[in-house]
Amino acid sequence: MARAGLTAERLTEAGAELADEVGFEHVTVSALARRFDVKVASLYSHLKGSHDLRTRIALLALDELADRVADALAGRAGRDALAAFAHAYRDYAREHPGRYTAARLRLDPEAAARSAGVKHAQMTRAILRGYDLTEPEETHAVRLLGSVFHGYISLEASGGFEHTAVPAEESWAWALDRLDALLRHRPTP
Amino acid sequence: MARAGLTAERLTEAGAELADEVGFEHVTVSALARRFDVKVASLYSHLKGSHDLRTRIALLALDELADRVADALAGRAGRDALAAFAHAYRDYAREHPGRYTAARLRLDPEAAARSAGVKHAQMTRAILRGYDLTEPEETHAVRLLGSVFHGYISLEASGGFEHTAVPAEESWAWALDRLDALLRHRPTP
DNA sequence: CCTGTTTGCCTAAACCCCTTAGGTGGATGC
DNA sequence: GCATCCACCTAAGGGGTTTAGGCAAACAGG
Repeated sequence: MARAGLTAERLTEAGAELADEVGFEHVTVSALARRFDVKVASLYSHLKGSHDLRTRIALLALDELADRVADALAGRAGRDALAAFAHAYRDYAREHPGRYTAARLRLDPEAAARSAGVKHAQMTRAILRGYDLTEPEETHAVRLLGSVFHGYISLEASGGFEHTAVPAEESWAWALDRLDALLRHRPTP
Repeated sequence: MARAGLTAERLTEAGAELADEVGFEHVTVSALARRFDVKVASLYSHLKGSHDLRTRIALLALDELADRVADALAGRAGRDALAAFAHAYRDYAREHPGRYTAARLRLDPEAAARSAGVKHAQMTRAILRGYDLTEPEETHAVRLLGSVFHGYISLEASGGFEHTAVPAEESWAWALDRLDALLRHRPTP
């Protein structure tokens, strides 16, 4: 009986690929076992179960996304940084829809603690440093940027922009432009 | 053998309640049958299956949400209309998290056609009439508003705002204020 | 009233996914 | 070369989904 050489890491990676192919919600311990030509029970020596698998995929996706964003941000500031951040996010979501969905999984506190979530928040704040905001405005802005990016990607992915002729690309560029302006100018009283 | 008086409508309504209680992803034909004290197979005379059930709940949620927004919008314009729209959306999501998730389900084209989705888009455009934008800017703005609202609600629901002391309420008000300003002022060249 | 039809709910059965308990044999270490 | 370990296996129980076919309550026409 040849050994398949399973490890938690290989299973997680394969699970992430599976997610991109069939959708995160269809990632299943059984499907993963089939992919390795192994019996389902065999995976339980490496994973605690399906919840564990999903969590691991989410952590992988958060890490990958954080790396990409960090690369994109290197050496940029202000509007350039904003655009680089936004594009890194959107590109990742388009290339890896399953992983992106996984990254949005609600994690239990321990998983959240060892996730790259904190790094994401820090990077968003780093962008805003170019716009000199003071608290609590900086937090408001972090939340607004997160909402726009996630909301746009999510609506685009669920087909919400398909019934209008205007290319999604153009609306994205327009939104970034207006967000930059919004952050640059002090509120008008 | 007493009859339970099942209909597709009652099942859909009960499914929506179930979604709010246990989360849309845990709505199951079996759980619904238990709720009516009836065998699972009995539901198949009223529903085509679990996919059909989920779709019906999504359509119900879209209808309810459209009604609420229409009420909120009545007699308002400009910034008032924007705020009313935003609050109607967010309140619905907080009162009915399961239904709100259902409303975001990707519908097949036929279901989408008979959904209230079109009405939602029309109402968003109605708000923007107070800001006199021309195409394609109006479409860009529709998409931006949709992204912010959906993104904010979604991040808030998944706990993304819980690790900072600033109340989510305040950031929401701030975002609406800045969006209003963004829409009122012509882009600076 | 009562008989024939409709229809609402049931049993039975097949199939897929998740999870745990306990076994076996190939790889590894002394 | 023997003991140990661990990677993968079989077995079994518990859900959820879906279809096929049956029975009896509700209903309609004569």
